[in-house]
Amino acid sequence: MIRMLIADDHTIMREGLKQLFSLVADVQVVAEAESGTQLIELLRQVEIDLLLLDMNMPGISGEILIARLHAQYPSLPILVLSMHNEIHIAQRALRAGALGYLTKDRDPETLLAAMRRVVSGQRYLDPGLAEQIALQSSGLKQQTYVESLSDREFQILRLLAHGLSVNQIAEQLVISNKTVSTHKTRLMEKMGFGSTADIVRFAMTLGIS
Amino acid sequence: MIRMLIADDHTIMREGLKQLFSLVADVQVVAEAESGTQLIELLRQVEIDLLLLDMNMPGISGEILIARLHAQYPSLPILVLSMHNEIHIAQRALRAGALGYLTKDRDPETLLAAMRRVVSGQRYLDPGLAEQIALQSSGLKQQTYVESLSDREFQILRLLAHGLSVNQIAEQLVISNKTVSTHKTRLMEKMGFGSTADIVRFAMTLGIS
DNA sequence: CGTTCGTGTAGGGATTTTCCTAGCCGGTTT
DNA sequence: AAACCGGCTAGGAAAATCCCTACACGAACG
Repeated sequence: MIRMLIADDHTIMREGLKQLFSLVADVQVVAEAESGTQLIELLRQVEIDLLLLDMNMPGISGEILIARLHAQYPSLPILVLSMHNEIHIAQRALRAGALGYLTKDRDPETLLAAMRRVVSGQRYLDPGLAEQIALQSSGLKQQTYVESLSDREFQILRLLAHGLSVNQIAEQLVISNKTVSTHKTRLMEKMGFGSTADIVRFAMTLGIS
Repeated sequence: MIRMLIADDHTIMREGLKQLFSLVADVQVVAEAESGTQLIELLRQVEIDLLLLDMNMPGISGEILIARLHAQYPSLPILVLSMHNEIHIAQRALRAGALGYLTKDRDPETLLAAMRRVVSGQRYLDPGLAEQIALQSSGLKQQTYVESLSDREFQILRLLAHGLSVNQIAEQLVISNKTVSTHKTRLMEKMGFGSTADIVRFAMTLGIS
């Protein structure tokens, strides 16, 4: 029997999932959370075998939430169920401590399979994303690689995504605006961005911003 | 018997909904679409009483999709099921021709109730949003009012959200960059935006961009 | 040990965008 | 008719940003 907790801010999504799992004999939904803080609260009270987690939760969410949960319950398998099928997000989720990552556009059978894998302690990665990562690491694709950003560049990416201007960032970091501009140019080149709007969109899907 | 079509790009969401509706005797899901174009295609083939539509579909989506469907099938009740509980989005969806608007964080009973209302030809608006709109129209809240934008301003908002620069927009619209800048300033003031990043974020939640 | 590379830092000049101001036009009010 | 207002249009001056170039410094490399 797999005792699981569903964390998703959309009631209808949660109910739908519960209905799906009601068809499966050895899966039992023992709790639900609709915010990051509530999730943290619940985990103190119930004992579970699997956490099914949405990436976009109100309050604490995304990477930060995963990292925090993983630090506190290292042996709890976390399967991330996300809307975004972008490599960076998946990679960051996994690096933060999730054991599996699956997009919501997969079918229920795949979800079940992923759940069983994760519960048994094995990693699971969405097939489509796995392929993308494979292609990427084999060098056939070059692009949008957050890892290639230096710390300073990533820091400035975040500040830009929050809507700060080059000058505001310069002031905050106590460096020249020319320097900020240089970092911005370089990070945009590395990420393959064509406009500041791309930065904001990217950051949004990442959960920053 | 309500014959309905579910349009949502996430398989798991669709399956979950189908499971929910399987508990309801007089509701039957007769078709599913996972993209705007597929939806348009399907509507030519099947006869339905209700369209349950997600705002964020790949391909054609959001307002534009609703407007198009409504023009083609004026008597088809469209219930929009959206992740966003922002007034503007709801208002635009309704104005484009949707008969109902509900956020995904509601419970299944509410969804059912909304469906029945819409099928019977009555409008349905998410209670939380209805209240917001009431407060807003009573003048207690002023802010972020898309309606107050002129056509030109909204057009430029969209282009900005797509990542075009002020100069590019000026060139495309064959007007002075100063003019574009003026529109930008005014639309940002009207919407209460503090940076271009806000524009992009807003447009993303709206389904544009 | 010299070279190269990545990173953080800017300057100078060019370009873009803002800020403030204002004209024009069509519709409404007085 | 005169006055007014909202929406679209810019100009000139000023600020912000970009582009190209450069340099220092530490790490990796031959």
